[in-house]
Amino acid sequence: MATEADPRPRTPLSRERVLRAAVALADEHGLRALTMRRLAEELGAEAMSLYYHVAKKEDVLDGIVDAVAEEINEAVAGLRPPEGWKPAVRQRILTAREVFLRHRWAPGLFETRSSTSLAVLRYYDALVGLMRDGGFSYDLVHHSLHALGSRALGFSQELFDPSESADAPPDALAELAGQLPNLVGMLSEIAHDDPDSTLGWCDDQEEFEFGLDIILDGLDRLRGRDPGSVAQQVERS
Amino acid sequence: MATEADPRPRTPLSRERVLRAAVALADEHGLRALTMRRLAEELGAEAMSLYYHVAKKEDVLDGIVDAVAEEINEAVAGLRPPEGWKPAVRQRILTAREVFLRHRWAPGLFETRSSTSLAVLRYYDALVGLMRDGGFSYDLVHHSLHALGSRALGFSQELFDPSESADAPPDALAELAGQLPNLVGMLSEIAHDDPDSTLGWCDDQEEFEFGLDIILDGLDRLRGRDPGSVAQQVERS
DNA sequence: ATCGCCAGCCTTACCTTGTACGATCTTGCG
DNA sequence: CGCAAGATCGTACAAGGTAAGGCTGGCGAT
Repeated sequence: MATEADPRPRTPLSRERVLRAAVALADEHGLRALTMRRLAEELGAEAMSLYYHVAKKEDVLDGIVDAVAEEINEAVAGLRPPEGWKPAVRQRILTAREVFLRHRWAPGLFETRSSTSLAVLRYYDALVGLMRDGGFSYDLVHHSLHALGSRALGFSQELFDPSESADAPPDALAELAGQLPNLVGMLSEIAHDDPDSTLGWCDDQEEFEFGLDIILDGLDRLRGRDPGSVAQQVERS
Repeated sequence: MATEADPRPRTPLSRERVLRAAVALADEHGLRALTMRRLAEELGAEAMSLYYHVAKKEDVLDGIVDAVAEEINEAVAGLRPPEGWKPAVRQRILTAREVFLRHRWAPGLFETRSSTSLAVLRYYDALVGLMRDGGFSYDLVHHSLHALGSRALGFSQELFDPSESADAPPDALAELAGQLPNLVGMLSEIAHDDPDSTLGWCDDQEEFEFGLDIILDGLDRLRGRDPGSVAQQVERS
């Protein structure tokens, strides 16, 4: 009886399996769909069974954040870092970014976590090491991490997504032009070259790299200065 | 009977009043506490009464985002902009930031909104105008907005808050040193000067300005030397 | 073999929160 | 005064997190 053809292979649950299923569920149907009941269903179990392996839902969320961070660390581990701190950091960050592109829900979730996962800390640790080797003082590295913000991990939250106005009624757009002359001017001029990206006219990847490079270049200029007066040097540039 | 001393003055509800109460509630008890029932209670009404003035809870959230943006616009309207695009933009952003410091819940909420409020667009419009006057092409302004990200509005989401490890058991910290040599090295060296800020050793304001200035400086360097540029000889700082 | 134990899973049930639906109250106006 | 529109409320349901405790099958000790 134990060896009959069972549609449910009855693989035992485990924290690992739960978290893996949670990531898959979020990937496929969004964070919204990640409920304890749905997750259990996906695993062929009942909701309360999950609580033997995770403490609460927050624990699941912490867990999948950690899982993504681990995925980043794996991706980053296989890199052959180029010469120079800047290309090395850049490569690392863009590699991390690829992982976030596979898990669109992750940026938003990362930002809500209060305690940083160990895997994330390991990622940062390596980044600090890279910059240290590049001649940064600890102080400047510290400032740099703040300056990069979420970009250090490979994403930047976009607050400003004007793609909506693209498909607005044309007369309403004309009405807006009165209130938002500069914005409408900008948008209409930019709108010339949008051959691709049906979602919006902004190439996210390009914009990300643009912002990243500005920061990296700025940091490069500050590198190797005396740590006490870093802030002042920026301001008087 | 209508003129008796009523503990409930029975001020009629209105969208305005609901949103104002919602902001106050979030300010005082956090976004968590902002439930329809609690909000109604705060207004001396029942939950379902709110639905005559707002469509749904999402509408309330959109509304308070808009209210905060309006508050920013008011704060910014009273500014006397200094000479030069950079000081002007800097002042504007730091003024907006003060509003966010009064509404700690706002950054997280702004990031979850899909459609941008009109008030936010007005804020951006003025910012675009400022940069345009400073000699930026529309194209560069566009890139700049992406590069600034949430910093354009006055906040930056901090993913990396190591303040937790400060009050960790000392032996656990020593154990971490093995796994995170660079990070621990950085933290221990930085920890020398933290006279204030009991919450963490990072001066948020200082770090924000540091990152902001790096970006502004970087943009300044790009200003006036891009392909399709039209008129950029306006003024040189 | 039998018995007890307990890890792993499930059933039930409770509480919170958003909100649909319709009743009720209020108010300006004819 | 009466009434229709406007405003508020009461009831109820669904979704979701999770507390408390029950069932079970396999394993070690007797």
